[in-house]
Amino acid sequence: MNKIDYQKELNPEQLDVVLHGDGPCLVLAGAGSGKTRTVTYRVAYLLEQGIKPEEILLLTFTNKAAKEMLTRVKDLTNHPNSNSNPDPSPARRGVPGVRTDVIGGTFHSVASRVLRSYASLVGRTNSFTILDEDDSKSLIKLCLKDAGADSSRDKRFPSPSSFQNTYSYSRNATTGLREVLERRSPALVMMSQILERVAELYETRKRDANAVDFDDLLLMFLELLQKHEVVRNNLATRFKYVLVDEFQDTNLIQAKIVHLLSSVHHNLLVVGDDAQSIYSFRAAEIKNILDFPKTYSDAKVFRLTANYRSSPEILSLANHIIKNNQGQFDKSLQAIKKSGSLPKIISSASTLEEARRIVDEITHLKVAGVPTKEIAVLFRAAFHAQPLEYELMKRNVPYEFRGGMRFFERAHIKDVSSHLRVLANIKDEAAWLRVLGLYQGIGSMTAGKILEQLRQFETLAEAVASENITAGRGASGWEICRGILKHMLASPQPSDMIRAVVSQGYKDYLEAEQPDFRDRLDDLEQFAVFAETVPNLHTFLDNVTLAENYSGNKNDHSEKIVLSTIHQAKGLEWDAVFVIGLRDGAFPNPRALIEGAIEEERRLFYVAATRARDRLYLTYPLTDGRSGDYSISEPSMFLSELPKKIMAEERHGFGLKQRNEKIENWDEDEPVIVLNKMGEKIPSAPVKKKFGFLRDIDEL
DNA sequence: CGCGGAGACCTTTTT
DNA sequence: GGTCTCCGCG
Repeated sequence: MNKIDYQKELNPEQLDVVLHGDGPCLVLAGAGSGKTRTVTYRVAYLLEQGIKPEEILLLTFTNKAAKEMLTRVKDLTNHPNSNSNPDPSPARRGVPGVRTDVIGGTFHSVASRVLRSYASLVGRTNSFTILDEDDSKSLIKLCLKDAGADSSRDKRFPSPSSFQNTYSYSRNATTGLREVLERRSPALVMMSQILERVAELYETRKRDANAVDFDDLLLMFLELLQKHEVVRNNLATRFKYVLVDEFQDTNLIQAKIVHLLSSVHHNLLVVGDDAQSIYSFRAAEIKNILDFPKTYSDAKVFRLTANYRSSPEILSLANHIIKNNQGQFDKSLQAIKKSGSLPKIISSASTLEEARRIVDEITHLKVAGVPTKEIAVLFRAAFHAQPLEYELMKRNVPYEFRGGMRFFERAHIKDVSSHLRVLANIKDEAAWLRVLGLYQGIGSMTAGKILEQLRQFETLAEAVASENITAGRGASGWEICRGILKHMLASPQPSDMIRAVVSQGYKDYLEAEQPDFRDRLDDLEQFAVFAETVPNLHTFLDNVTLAENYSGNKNDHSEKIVLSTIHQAKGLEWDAVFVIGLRDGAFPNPRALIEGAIEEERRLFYVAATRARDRLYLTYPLTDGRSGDYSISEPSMFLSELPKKIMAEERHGFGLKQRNEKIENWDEDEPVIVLNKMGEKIPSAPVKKKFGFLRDIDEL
């Protein structure tokens, strides 16, 4: 007996997928077509058909998306076995025939859970550490130095982060490093040999530290499935249904993993939209979705083309945006909603005025009855939102920032979690360097010497018990460090370990060093509270590394507007959306232009525009105003290539804040003249003003 | 060899 | 604004 009335709750297109999504299936779904909803109902339907939750694998792009979907599934069904807890129960992990909680999450989180069980098969012990991007970079930096390719001494060599990007891309695209270097930067080809050496050193360094990076998680997961038939059969037999959301953003490794995981039952349902592919920098392979019918010759193809989210005006704009791309399926989305207002373009004199205009408009929206949490501001890069953040703070508008620095990436959180990491894995070089550097008298040299001596120990308990470690002038610092580690060893729970580090010394350190130590101590307490939900140290550390923005506080559903990068806004929607910084030189990103990825930048704009339900604002400043550069720039090419009549425009010059002028037919060739307070034309040559940062131009 | 101050330089997007 | 390097002092 079905509890859910599918006929009533779904439209015919969605219903078709939910009821007939057996075998290999491709769902081509446009923006706002109820993609997530369809997958959610499909999972609920399978459960109602008697499929057990542990027989379904749901792969999503973020852990949050999986969690949300599973919570919704739980609400929809009252299936006795339904379980929306994404955290694995360690006692049951890897035991065949016993249900575990591995049913949803990202590729990386699923990989980490599987690899903890089978680490020995890929040549690691199960106490391995997962390195985040920062850790990888710091290790790569050491390797670049070792190979004599130090970019700080010789500018011709790539920086650690640039090398990391390139290397990571080559691994995920399964292309040789040399080939990627050739494509990305011809200047580096001469050095490809030495850079290949850097890659080797990095691999060795990770192995010695018993550490794996994000790419290793995927590669080792794939290796496990390819080389170990028992594991492959075990997993593929167990997962009767595999569902993958945002399939357009998967790379070749992920596609192979999916293929092997579904190789027994062949029930693979993938959902995606080629117009929303925005992760090629991470080697996402659009061919995965385009060639799906070829790869799976018996594949059923479903299309969801109705748009339930946006007003016809917003949708029309979005369709116009994507029309400018050549390599795209021509598929205009059909609007279901009734007519609303035209998307509004707002130009401002400076980034600061742009910020002010946006906050003004947000205030209007609130008065007009739009709920605060239904307003979002989206941008290409996190730092574009800096002036806006400043303005929101100044005017006491509560906001939530997504993108940029994450909770677990904050320095004080990493300082403390590094202590837990050396406890979990004594070989963890990156964590040790961070930990040791915190103590008085220990710099990089002494830390290196201590690390050398630590290699003789297998466990932290032995190392801490030893009286023979010499630390030169850092001796007293090392003693303090030892004391803290001893305290931690006496605390079995991750949360107790965190509190031990804080109370035994880190608190004093923060108070001495940081003016905002109160906030940081609060963060650390939040961190400890978070740790209480996870019983096992490895699981805890995996969650810390693989979890995207953990927001820290519980009352997350409070009335806050959302500030987010466009990438992070994927899959979400709001009543009112501002897309800001649509300025030449900011969006499209200049680096993307160099790499010839203009179409992807345009898709990014498309994703941003299609987040809006009723109101869409596109804003740009005419000057940057940061770093003293007041030269006038053009609006984004993505704006000028659109027909003017599908948008309403508001323009603001210097000192003309109150001017609200709608321009019906804006002549593209006519240059926008920006005037200062005195009504004079602003010179286009940059005016150097060092103190100009965070100060409005018309206040100078 | 650690450390603090001064100044140069850089900032895409994410698991 | 943040991060990183350089340099002089103890």
